Amino acid sequence: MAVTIHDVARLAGVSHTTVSWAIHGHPGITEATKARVFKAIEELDYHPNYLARSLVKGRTNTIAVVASFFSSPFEMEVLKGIEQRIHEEEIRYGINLFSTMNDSERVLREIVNGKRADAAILLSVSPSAETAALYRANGMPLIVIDEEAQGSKTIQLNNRRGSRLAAECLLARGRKRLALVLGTSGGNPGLSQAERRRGFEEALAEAGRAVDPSMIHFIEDYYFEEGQTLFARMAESGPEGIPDGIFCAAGDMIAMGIMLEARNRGIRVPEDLSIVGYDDIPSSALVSPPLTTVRQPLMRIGRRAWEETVKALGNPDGDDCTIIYEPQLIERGSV
Amino acid sequence: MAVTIHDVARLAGVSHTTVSWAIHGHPGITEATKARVFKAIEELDYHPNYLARSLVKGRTNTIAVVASFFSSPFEMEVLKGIEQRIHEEEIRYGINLFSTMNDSERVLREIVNGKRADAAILLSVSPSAETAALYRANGMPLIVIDEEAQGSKTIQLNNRRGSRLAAECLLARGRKRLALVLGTSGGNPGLSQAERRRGFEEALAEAGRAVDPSMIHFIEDYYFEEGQTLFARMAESGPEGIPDGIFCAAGDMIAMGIMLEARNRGIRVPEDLSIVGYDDIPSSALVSPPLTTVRQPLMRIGRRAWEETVKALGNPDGDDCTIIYEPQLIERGSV
DNA sequence: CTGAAAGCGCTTACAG
DNA sequence: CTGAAAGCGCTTACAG
Repeated sequence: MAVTIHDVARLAGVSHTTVSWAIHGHPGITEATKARVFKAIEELDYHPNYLARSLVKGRTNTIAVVASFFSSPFEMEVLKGIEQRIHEEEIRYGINLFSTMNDSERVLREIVNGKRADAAILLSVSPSAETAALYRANGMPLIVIDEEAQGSKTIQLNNRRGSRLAAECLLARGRKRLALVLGTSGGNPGLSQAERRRGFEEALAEAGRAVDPSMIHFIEDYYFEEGQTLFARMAESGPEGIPDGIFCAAGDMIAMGIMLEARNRGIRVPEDLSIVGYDDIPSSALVSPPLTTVRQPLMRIGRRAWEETVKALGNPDGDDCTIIYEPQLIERGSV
Repeated sequence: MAVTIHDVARLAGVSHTTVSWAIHGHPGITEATKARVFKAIEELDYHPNYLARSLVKGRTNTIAVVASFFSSPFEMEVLKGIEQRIHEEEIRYGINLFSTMNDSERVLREIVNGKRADAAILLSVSPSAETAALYRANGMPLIVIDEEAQGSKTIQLNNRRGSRLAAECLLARGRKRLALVLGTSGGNPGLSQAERRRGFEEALAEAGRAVDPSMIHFIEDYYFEEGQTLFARMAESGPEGIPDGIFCAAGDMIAMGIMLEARNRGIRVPEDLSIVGYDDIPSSALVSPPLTTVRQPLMRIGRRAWEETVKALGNPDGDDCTIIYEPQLIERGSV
């Protein structure tokens, strides 16, 4: 059905080897022959089969991007950065999305073992030490964003610092009953959320305050509605349970849900309740009141991830390194 | 380096054929042999090479998702729907992202010709008639969302209707100087934007009003900031140029940019200016004032796209059909 | 019940 | 300057 290299060879009156040489600019093919080959290629609209080519070259020109789920603005922004940067490249690379749900190890091994990509970029997904070693053994670069990974390149966002900034901001406003909202990914909290918790606790401790465990809440899906439900729960646990300051380390989307539900219940932001989010998604500046939040340079991180990938592709034995990006507190009206 | 079927065969003391049979549950392999094979597979941590398997089977278990650029909430929502639905499937399918920038034909042909996927879902990308025919000839299903495509399955969003709803809403508010903001994708407006324009013009015509050509504006990148810049331009073209009603068919993100810039310039929404957006992204309900907009069931469309893909994969000669989803006007405070 | 052989569509040393 | 041959790692009729 599809036209193969043999069809081209037949039409051009050469061997398929010559066709391959011509395509790859191998020196020592007459201009005349080349012309005949290209004419045949044109005529038949021939395109090399990507699978066959990849199989023999051991290279797919594809890069795997792995996340628990591609639903939050976090993944989308980083993805955008990767995509943007890839397009500046000469060689065309494809992006292969893998969502791990709650079985990241299986997916990660499937990618290396099945040779499904030339490299993998993980978003908030942490490979086990064995899996990282497996990638290394197979010469497949692994770039880990926002998680820990022994024996891989890592791009960290200083979550602890971001969280401290948020907590300090709430404390500076004289907030007493502080709540913390954390996200989970595929069941467990993950490094970034753990670090944010730590930063929060440290900031409180330095201010001579302890964290009330009943004021730490968890969400799962990063949906806006979860924030609403969560705040409803807080509010209904009696006046004692209602915080006057919330740091929503689970992100702006959830923070907005919380804010809407608070407004619906007649609780004024920021008079009665200060809210700080995380991520600074585009709409954070637009909600009412505009959301104070911690901004991370996600697009830049996506771009950087690609650059590190290219470096690693060119030099498989390159050193592992950790790149840390600093967050920034964006103060707006919600505190 | 990597372990192949031959390594397994050697260790299990059988031929590689038998290993393959065992893996695929071919009838007529002794339980004992099977056990030996699986033990060897386990021991070596063998995983079939995806490329080799795909090459010989002529099937990649991968689906291409094509868009001009994966940057707007539109693509993200649809993608989310596809991803969600795929995960309910028994067979594991991978998602391969292709951004076409402004050369969609080249990318589309590369996908079929290079056999890079089993099927393709296009988001607001329109294949030429020849390309659609090429897909058909290669037995590769093509599902086109929000664009026209002769000879392919099509999932349409009734853009004309949505636009009418928006225009009628503005007219009902007694707005006189109506502006229309349209998006473009890769240079040209695309079907959806054209349809929105048409719906807008029709609604105005029915109200005995003509559209002022100088009040039709275009944006390109769907970035928030473009909305700001655009409104600044409108405002600076003199009082005559400032509209009292804007239908931002280019989406909520741009509408929000417009709204922010209007606010910055002391123009009150909705008192001085009514704004209607398109898409109903999560934050639209949260901005101040909350944005009136046209909602499209994007996640559902993503899910449906996958369902149609599966159907087409099972029955390559299935009829082409057009599925139309109706939009819904969500009235909020911005009009 | 199991193995030898051909083939998927390509690339690339190796001869001539 | 060009072709015959081997091989990438699999699957699957076909024999035995």
